[in-house]
Amino acid sequence: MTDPLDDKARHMVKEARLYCTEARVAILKVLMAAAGPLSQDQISGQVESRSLNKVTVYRTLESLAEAGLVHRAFMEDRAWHFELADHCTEHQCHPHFTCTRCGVTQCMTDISLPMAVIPRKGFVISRQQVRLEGLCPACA
Amino acid sequence: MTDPLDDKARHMVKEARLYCTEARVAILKVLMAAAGPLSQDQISGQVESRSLNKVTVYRTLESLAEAGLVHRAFMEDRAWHFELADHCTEHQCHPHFTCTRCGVTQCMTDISLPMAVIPRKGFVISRQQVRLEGLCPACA
DNA sequence: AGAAAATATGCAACATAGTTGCAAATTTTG
DNA sequence: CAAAATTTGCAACTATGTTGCATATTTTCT
Repeated sequence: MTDPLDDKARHMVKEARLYCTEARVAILKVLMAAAGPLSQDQISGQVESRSLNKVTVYRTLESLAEAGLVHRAFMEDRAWHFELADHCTEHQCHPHFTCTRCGVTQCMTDISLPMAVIPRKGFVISRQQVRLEGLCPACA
Repeated sequence: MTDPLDDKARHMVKEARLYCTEARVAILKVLMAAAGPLSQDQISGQVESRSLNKVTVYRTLESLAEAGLVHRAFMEDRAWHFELADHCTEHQCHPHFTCTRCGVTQCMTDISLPMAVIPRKGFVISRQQVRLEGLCPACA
């Protein structure tokens, strides 16, 4: 029971002043171990303990997103994909790369683009999201 | 019947070597007149002539997208939004700006970001999509 | 610790966006 | 104009979420 991932997840939940429930901890652990954004379905499938009701998963993700621990990443798919808000600056999350052949999406935490500038009066940009498409090394 | 929009739409369909059907022409006309990406529902609502079945709208949009006349811009509110593929370079479409207060999304045809460069071997980027969030002049 | 208050969970039923198979209608080709 | 190719509409279906509400869990208070 001294799983470091577990401890970290619990700590994050406490910090955010949320009830420290099994669902929140379990879902954060899954997201911490993930290589890219995951859908509700994928998350459910990877939760270790007992299985969580899908409604619970959705509501948990929502609360974690509201608390700023998790982000909804934008995807081509019809399903929402979530990821830790780690590595995000206030204004920009890392870009996501989707391989058009194998369909896998990865987080590009090692690149960041300059923030766009809108040459028109009055716009306030608070966030910028970038999606890249192409071929990954395995498919190229 | 010498509606210039109509003529242009017909021309585009012919150029793409698609059957010149009422649905394709009508939908292209709606998209040509649109200020931003539209959902299937919005498109249906704006088609003049008789109303089109939603399946037809989806299938028409799909064929237009396949022919490269139209793009799926992004998902919002769980629905795909489509727009003309106008003003897109081969590698990058214009960014989209969504106001987090009024919810309106606009096309930023006057900005373009430099293409991202992935500092890892083997990735081939073919397309880059940018989404901006913030406040529009009316809401700021 | 134990009770009360606050919050989260699960179930069943519902909502929405999009898809599929197939017969009928439209468009193009010869 | 007839035949071939393609599109359309209908009904039924799938996938992805959402809502209301009773029950269970977590936190707070004493």
